Amino acid sequence: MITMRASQLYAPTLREVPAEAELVSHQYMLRAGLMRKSASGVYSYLPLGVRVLHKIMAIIREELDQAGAQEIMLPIVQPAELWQESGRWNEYGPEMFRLLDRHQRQFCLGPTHEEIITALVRTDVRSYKQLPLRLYQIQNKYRDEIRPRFGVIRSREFIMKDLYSFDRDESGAQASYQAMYDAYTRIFARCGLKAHPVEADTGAIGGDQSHEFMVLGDAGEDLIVFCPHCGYAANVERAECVPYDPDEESAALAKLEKIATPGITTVEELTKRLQIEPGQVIKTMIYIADGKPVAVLISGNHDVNEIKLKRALNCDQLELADAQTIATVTNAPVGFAGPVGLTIPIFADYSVTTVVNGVSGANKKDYHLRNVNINRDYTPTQILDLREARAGERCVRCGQILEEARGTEVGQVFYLGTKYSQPMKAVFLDQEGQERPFVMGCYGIGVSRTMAAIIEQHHDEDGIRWPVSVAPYSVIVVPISYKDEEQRSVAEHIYKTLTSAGIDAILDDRDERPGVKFKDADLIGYPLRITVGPKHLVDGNVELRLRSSKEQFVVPIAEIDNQVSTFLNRIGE
RNA sequence: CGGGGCGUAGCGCAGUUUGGCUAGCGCGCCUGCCUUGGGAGCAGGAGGUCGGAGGUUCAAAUCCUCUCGCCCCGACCA
Repeated sequence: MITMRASQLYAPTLREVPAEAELVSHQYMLRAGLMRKSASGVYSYLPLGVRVLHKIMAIIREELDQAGAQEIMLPIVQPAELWQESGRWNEYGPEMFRLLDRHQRQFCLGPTHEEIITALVRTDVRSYKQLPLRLYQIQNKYRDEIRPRFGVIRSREFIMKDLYSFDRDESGAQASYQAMYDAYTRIFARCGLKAHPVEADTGAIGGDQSHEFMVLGDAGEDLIVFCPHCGYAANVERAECVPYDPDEESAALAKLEKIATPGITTVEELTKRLQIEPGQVIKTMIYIADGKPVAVLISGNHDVNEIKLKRALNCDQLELADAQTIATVTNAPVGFAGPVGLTIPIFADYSVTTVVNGVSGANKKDYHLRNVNINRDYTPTQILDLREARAGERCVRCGQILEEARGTEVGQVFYLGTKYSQPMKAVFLDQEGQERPFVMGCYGIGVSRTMAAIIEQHHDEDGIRWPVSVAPYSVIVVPISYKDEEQRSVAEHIYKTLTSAGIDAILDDRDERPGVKFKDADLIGYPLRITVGPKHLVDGNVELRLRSSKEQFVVPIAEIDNQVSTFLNRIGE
């Protein structure tokens, strides 16, 4: 039987908050002795942290195995050739950790594993009869983040579960996608997390369809919009915006006039000076798309969503134009661009279509134009959805008003299609003997990040309040004084009874004052605490305390294992 | 990469402006006594290349130059 005593446990708790940690989860992970930092964005896990990780991973394995998946292990050190084949060796940029071996051959530390697994499967899977195939791995991944932060939530080395599905056709791949979506819902629920699926952009992974599982909270790095009416939810990177309704009571078009606005280059200054609403301003941004300048129009109260823009322009490289280019294209310094008279392609967001008698730059230093009107004074090349969605917009599905929230992404599912199988020539023979590329999907869960997210959702001022399912130990037995012979023997008895009943228990056998033991137990966050002390021992009882609610119950020693099981079941639901 | 801040004992910090004796405080750690229902008390003790390198000076944690690391905000990103 495995036993654990607090006197032997390597769990150095800290009384004070380390200066480096801002987020509660980060602070508690350090204070409770779950982990220590080794470098910026790189952490060592201590025994308690490892136990939590193992529990999370066990839940993941159970659910994925249940969903017909099989676990494999893939290399972390990956050869450059595979990444060159998929085209991502260049696409990935400085975020990829790259290294050379002694023969000057190029490798990287895998930021993800699509290439390696596609290469693996293409050599061994030749027939539709071997499909569908769902393979996963739980391993360290590496991304050289510009700025690691929030402890393990944005780190450079992190533990991730990745699953890849290979299907013979689209409907098979959709079934895999749905199976994973459902498995994720169960996994996060079992971890005690409220995770909301939202529609997402596919980013560097690529593909056609994606959902992110978001844990809501102010600490979240992502912004999502959702519709309380119909349930639509999406990352703002992805969220669609509806065209504007034509304004019924639109004012008569006034005469275009040039106005002097010396030194005024921002929407904010402009609205202040002219006493107008930001919505009246036609903001004109010059971008460089694959080397060519384009103008983007959007109303002054919105921001451009560059992901949408990139998609609309169908370009690889997109960046805001430099001052020199802007001067060349608009004949004016930065801050005075406007659509009137521009000769480069103009892409307008829906939001400018209803701006009547608007204000824009005059393409001349220190001048703006008043009473600018679409189709009279300028004609966009294309009018489409280019803005970042925000609270207050109308839902694309049902037209109700959207709300917004912040969230941390703990998992994401992607429908990849043939994005990797095609260029990497990963093919099988179908029933007709035709060679076809696998239709793929990939599905990630940030395991280490999930641990932090659980703490974000389950803590109080005293420490962590682990859900039973992922707690490092379910129960801690705390004798008030371990030196006291009676207390010690009762505590030992209870501890042995629990462990032999298969309950995860730890005994605090340290020669510490009770306060110290209580504080540590609260900080580490064991769901149940059994206190063995003189107060109740005289009546043959001990005290049982729930960490999350702080409720206490006096329980006869003889019933302890039943009581513990009952309480664990109750709070474990 | 831009802006801001920090690096002095395991953790939290003072000392740096205005150079000066053996570099301090709280917590933690070790020994002993005492104590035991929410981070006790007393006594004794260990622990420091003051991030690193170079320079100025009779003298550097303190001034100068370079450098490394860390944190926060922004840009970027699963």
